[in-house]
Amino acid sequence: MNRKEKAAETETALKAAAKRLFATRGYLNTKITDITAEAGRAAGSFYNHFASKEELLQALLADIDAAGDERAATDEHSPDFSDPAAVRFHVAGYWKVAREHEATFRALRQAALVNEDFARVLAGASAQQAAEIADHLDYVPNLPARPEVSMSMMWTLVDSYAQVRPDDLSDEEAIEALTRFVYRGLNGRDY
Amino acid sequence: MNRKEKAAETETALKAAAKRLFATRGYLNTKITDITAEAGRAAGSFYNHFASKEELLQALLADIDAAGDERAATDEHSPDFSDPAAVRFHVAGYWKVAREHEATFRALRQAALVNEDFARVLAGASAQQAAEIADHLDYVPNLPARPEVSMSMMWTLVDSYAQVRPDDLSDEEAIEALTRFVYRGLNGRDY
DNA sequence: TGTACATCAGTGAACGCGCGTTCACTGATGTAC
DNA sequence: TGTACATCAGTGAACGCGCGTTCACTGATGTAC
Repeated sequence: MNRKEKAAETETALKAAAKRLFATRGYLNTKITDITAEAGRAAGSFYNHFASKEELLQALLADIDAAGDERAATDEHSPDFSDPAAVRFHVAGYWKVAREHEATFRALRQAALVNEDFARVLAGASAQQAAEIADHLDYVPNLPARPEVSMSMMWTLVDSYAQVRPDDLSDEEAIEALTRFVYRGLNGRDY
Repeated sequence: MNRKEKAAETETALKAAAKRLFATRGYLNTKITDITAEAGRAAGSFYNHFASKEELLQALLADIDAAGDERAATDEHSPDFSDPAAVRFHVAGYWKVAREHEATFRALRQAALVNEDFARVLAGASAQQAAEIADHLDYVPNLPARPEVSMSMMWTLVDSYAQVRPDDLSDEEAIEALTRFVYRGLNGRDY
């Protein structure tokens, strides 16, 4: 194994260890020496790869972005939220991303509590999310409130429920329940 | 001013200062010396009243409980969630409590991230909340999902939205929007 | 292919900062007589 | 009512723990000739 490979392996090990610890005990409760111990490395090794715990988290976020860009090259989808399938498509997409990167998102939310920059990252991501599909509500004739408010209720619910995620609930059941609740909430009728 | 009065005044000042700081910079970002400084007292004074920041938070929670017990002696209300007024009653009640004690609840959620005990307090409170009105869904013939899941989606939405609380939104508008969204979500029809 | 030196990833003990917590002290209030 | 002592709330400098961060060192990999 040459040097670059070895360094890359350690960096990967540190990120993986951090993710595991962030998932179990949370970002704020995880010390840098916890991460290096979990990764089976010495404390000092951390700083060969990251200047701080914040920077490690940013690296994890960058990984998500990279994965997200691949996903973006996905199929067309209907923007018509009066169509249950369109609602389901978006709910399912959001749910899956949230689950897949659960540990990192949870870490980000915790970091945002004590760090201005991460708070901005988080706010920016939600805003973008909402903006991207703002027009999807144009198809719904009977919204429960102003479009912006309707949209924010929808995302608040899906996002928060993905965080809580009662563990006796399969992904399928959760997606179905959220889709139905949201569809009804937006449209004022069942499908 | 006698001794007891003076001590009580200092304790009140510390709690008020803590609430202000928890609201602006958050529980985790607030140091004990920040609290004493904000209250215009010396650092050591804190420990005449509270053994730790956690204990101060518990005192704030106890204050809420005391206020809540008064409120509990409130009017009868309908348990029928197929009636919009019943949904509105509960949404409004929850919203108002959440707003009134916003700083303390926010502090509690932050404390729960790093402290097992507070995590339990928080979990217990939600569970109780849900249990108290579990039967209200018996009146709804066409729930979007299993009753427990329907209930948790409802509370997740109201609770999270109270946390986010877009600031261009009046209490009235928020309560109305949530009531309508939740009513539709549960019942599958508008009112 | 072999030798000598350079570079780099990783190590872990030690350092030091920040902050919670203590404690000897002050001055005011309360109590005893 | 006055005096002498006790008690208590509050003070703030100092202490010390925990943890992030550094850095001299090691051994392995890379490079030059």
